[in-house]
Amino acid sequence: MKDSAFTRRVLSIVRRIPPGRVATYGDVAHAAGRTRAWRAVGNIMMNCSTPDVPCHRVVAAAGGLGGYGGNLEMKRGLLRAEGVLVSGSRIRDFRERRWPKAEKPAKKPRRTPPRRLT
DNA sequence: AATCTGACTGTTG
DNA sequence: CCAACAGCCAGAT
Repeated sequence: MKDSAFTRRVLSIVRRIPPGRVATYGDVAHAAGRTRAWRAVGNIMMNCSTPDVPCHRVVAAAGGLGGYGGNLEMKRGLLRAEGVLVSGSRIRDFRERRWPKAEKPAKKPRRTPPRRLT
């Protein structure tokens, strides 16, 4: 299976993630050139046909591990072995471990319309 | 070419 | 803190 430009880019970025550090799908997508392609990033990771790519270092920005083809425990173990504190299905120091760095808060218009309640 | 899915994200309640 | 809804992109079928 050939990888498209985007896929290739994502894989390259994930491979550049230093050990002991984790990157979110959003960060990877952003680095790949597409700020809103985190969905596609996860999709590519799902392939995981590249042993050179530490997919286990890619986690969800929500603080969860995300997924690993069904072997979440393996991913958890790998992250833990790298020094990442994982509590259950949540990373404790995920925020400090984030790579490349923290983001800056920015105001943005709310997407979902205020659905009135009663 | 069209449709669906997916390891997601962010906000609202 | 947890649950639900809406939105987004790319790949796969």
